[in-house]
Amino acid sequence: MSNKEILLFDTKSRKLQPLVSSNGKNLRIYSCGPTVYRDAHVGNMRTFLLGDLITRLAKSLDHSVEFIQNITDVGHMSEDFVEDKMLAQAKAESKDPFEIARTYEKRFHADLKTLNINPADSYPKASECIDLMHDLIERLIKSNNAYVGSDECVYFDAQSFAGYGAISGNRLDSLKPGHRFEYTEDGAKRFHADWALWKAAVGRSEMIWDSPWGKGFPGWHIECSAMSLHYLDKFVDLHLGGIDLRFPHHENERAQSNAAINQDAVALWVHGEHLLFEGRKMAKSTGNVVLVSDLKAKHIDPLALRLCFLENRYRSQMDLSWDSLKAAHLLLQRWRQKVQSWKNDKEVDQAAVQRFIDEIVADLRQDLDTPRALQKLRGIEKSETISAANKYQIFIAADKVFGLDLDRQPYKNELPTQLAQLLEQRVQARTAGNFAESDRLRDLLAENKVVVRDSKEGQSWDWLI
RNA sequence: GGUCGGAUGGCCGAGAGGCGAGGCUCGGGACUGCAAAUCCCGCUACACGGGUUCAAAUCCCGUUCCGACCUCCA
Repeated sequence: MSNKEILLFDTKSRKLQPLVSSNGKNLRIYSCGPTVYRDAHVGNMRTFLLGDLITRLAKSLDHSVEFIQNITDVGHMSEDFVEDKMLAQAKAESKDPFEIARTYEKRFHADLKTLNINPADSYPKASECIDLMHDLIERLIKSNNAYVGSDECVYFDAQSFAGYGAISGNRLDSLKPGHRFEYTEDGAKRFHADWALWKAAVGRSEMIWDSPWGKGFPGWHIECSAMSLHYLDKFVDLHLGGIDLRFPHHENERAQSNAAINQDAVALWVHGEHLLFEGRKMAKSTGNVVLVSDLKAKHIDPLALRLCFLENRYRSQMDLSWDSLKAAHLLLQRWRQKVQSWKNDKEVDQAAVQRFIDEIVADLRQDLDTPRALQKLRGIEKSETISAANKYQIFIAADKVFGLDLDRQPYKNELPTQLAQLLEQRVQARTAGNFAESDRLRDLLAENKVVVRDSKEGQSWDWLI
């Protein structure tokens, strides 16, 4: 294995596979993006971090990368479009559905930025790619992979695609109709596992478009096929997404794309595992949804979340908790302090530094083994034989991929004026030797989540988390 | 029912056949007006039953328990 090769676990072959550029120029990467009908929660962020880590690593190894992530701003998430999520949210907020989409899209980008997740090269929107989807559907009808049903919807003929099920391990003959949701067989589909490529508008009046098959809106899976084939020029070296998209979304996307170009459209399928919060899957119905903004409100550095993610392998389920976030926050603060203290030392041994960096990068190239790489960093931090200057160089180099802003002063939310005044009063009380008063103020500040420390240099404070 | 993962000290969590990762909490000490922070010391675990091996948390077989997914979903 060359020292620029990145190995990733491919869901379809169930093996580690090298990430290679099929056109010899750049790595073409596609990631399923958010549906912008609500704020993305930290579980979504874990999946989006996966794309960031891979692209940062690839770029640090001098690969050229083209990274596309879609924005789903068209409501087609449900078979039953009465419950469509985009339209339901628009109704709930009494707004135009596209206004909802733009609002949450903006917040999605803001959250990425907060977590140092570098932006993709482009974010095509489903609503702006309707023509691409039409072209693709027409092509699939011509090749006999799709048909117009008696209800004017266009369906993909699942049985027409021989390799169906290769990603998820599902087989068409074992897929039972109506497994989970009430499903009424109305006879419009020829086979229960066929899925809609284009849905007729019927009673819907918003978010619909003209099409060769009448007014309607795209099916759930077609946008990713259309966009990835178009924007990445008919081949994807790496396709990313959350584990739950493995089936049916990626299975169906694969059938559509491969049928359309009559060959494999994706080399590697890589899936990020789910994030649990305090033992349970993060979901609105469970009531344990955590947003990036919730971290800031608790005075936790949002990058502590990033560090928590890095401490776990991307394809293991991980259980996040306020305790683990707090621990990561404190580690981050400690590292930033140490990095600042190492900065002034100038005794760099470039060869030694490079050896450590190579070891860390080797861990990352091995299916993004971030926990192992972080363990190396902890070892380097504690080492008594590595000079401060070398430690500084190693941490800064590692941070290019980790993205933890290690060369920065510790994170701190701003202090409200009222609390700043209490701090000032405490300094005066202490100067006057009035320890009863200074202790009272310390308790008062603690009630307001501010912890006070005294040292030879004087009083300092931090948010209690 | 099917598929895929897990089970490691008070808690979280990494483990690549052979030196008990690391973090958090807790206890002791130094420091401090008292604290906090920091530093030092302490707390010796791998679900169960077999097997392979000189040597098993790690490999093999079986058992129990837990989780996720199985046509909304990152």
